[in-house]
Amino acid sequence: MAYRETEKMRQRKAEARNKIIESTWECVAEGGFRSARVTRIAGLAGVATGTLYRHFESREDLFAEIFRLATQREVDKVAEALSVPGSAVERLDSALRKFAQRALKGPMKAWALIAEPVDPKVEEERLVYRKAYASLFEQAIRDGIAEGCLPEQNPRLSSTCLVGAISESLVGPLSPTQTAAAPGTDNHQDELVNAIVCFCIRGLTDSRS
Amino acid sequence: MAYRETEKMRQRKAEARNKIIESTWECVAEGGFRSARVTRIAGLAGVATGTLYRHFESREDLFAEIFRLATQREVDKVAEALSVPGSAVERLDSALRKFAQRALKGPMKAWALIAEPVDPKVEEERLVYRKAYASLFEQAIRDGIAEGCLPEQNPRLSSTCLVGAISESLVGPLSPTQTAAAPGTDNHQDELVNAIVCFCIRGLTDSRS
DNA sequence: GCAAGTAGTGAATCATTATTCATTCTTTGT
DNA sequence: ACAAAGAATGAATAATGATTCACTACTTGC
Repeated sequence: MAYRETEKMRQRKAEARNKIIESTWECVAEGGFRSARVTRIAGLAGVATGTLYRHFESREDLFAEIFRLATQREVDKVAEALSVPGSAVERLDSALRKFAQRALKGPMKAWALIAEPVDPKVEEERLVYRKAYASLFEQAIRDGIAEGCLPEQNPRLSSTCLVGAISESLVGPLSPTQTAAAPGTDNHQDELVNAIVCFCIRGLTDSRS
Repeated sequence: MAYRETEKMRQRKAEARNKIIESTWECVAEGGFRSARVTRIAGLAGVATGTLYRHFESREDLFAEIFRLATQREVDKVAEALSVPGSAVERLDSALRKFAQRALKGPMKAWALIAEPVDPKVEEERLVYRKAYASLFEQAIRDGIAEGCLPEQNPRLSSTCLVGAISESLVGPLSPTQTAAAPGTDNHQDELVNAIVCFCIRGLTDSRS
């Protein structure tokens, strides 16, 4: 007997894997998924194209993984914003704000996650991601109804509407052409975020009904 | 001198063009843009693949054209719903309802128009289409503010939120896998439409502020 | 029916990249 | 140092479908 996988090797492989993930993310942040070429990714990671396939089943799988990771970060941030003390409405307000602000800070990444046309496997991940957001919001809405600070409503539907409203409002500002043309001032962005959050909160809270 | 294009020929060509448009739409209604093959489209239209290229610059251009046409119909319907007499809120309510109902009646078509990942040229058309909706809603919101039945707000942003909320709520129910699994009863759909419209109208009308 | 021009054809081509795999290079335990 | 096993390589391949284009079949006006 001879070669047996050792800790050192395991680490080295993990490192390579991370490098690949990193360079993929770099490519995506540059021009989205569609324009990220495996050759470029491998090149950036300092490995041969073939090596990439020792770590990931396929380009699509690699992308799905990247998507999952990036997404997890975002969802965690929103979850965090929702888990501070305060009324449900306050918590929702801060979570929506967080979502929008983060998106505007990394427009290309946000566009890739929210709106870029992607391959089926990645699209699947996107649905998961949107559901994750919706679930978070949904729970907060339920809390709000229980607390009495939100009127009776279908929490699932309302949360989906939140995700849609905020995503759509950001697509314009995020889309690559738009971004290139008009970077947008901080002030402008704050205003945008305010208006979006305003609409969303109103959508949930109407004091009639 | 000899051959000169005549009315008869012009008509015949127009007919062929229409046939191509029709069969493209048929393919799209079946499985979206991505899976629509030019060979199949040509076959259905009863022409050779090459002929298709005498009528359209490229597959993408053909798709963009189809998209534009389909979109125009939808936008017109919503415009119609907005142009009846009544308060702005009533008119918006009926327009949102129309939008949702039409989408649920032709799920695959709606999915292709609203959410399917598409090529750049088509995506461009999609932005135009969304803007068209947003503009319609925007005007109605302005009217509402003037009438006093809606509070002060950023009409452009609010209208974008409307489009987003309604699109997103429909994506789940529309996506091909979902549709195949659960056709959804008429009753269920009515409920869905109600909840969406409810959220949207609340988003616009909150009686505080 | 003929000449001049246009429309239609569809098999062959092309372009694009992801993926493979025969080969070379490393690691490991003895 | 050696044999056994795995890891890395990257040029060659493969697959996919849109697009082309040399050719045939029409139309037209005389």
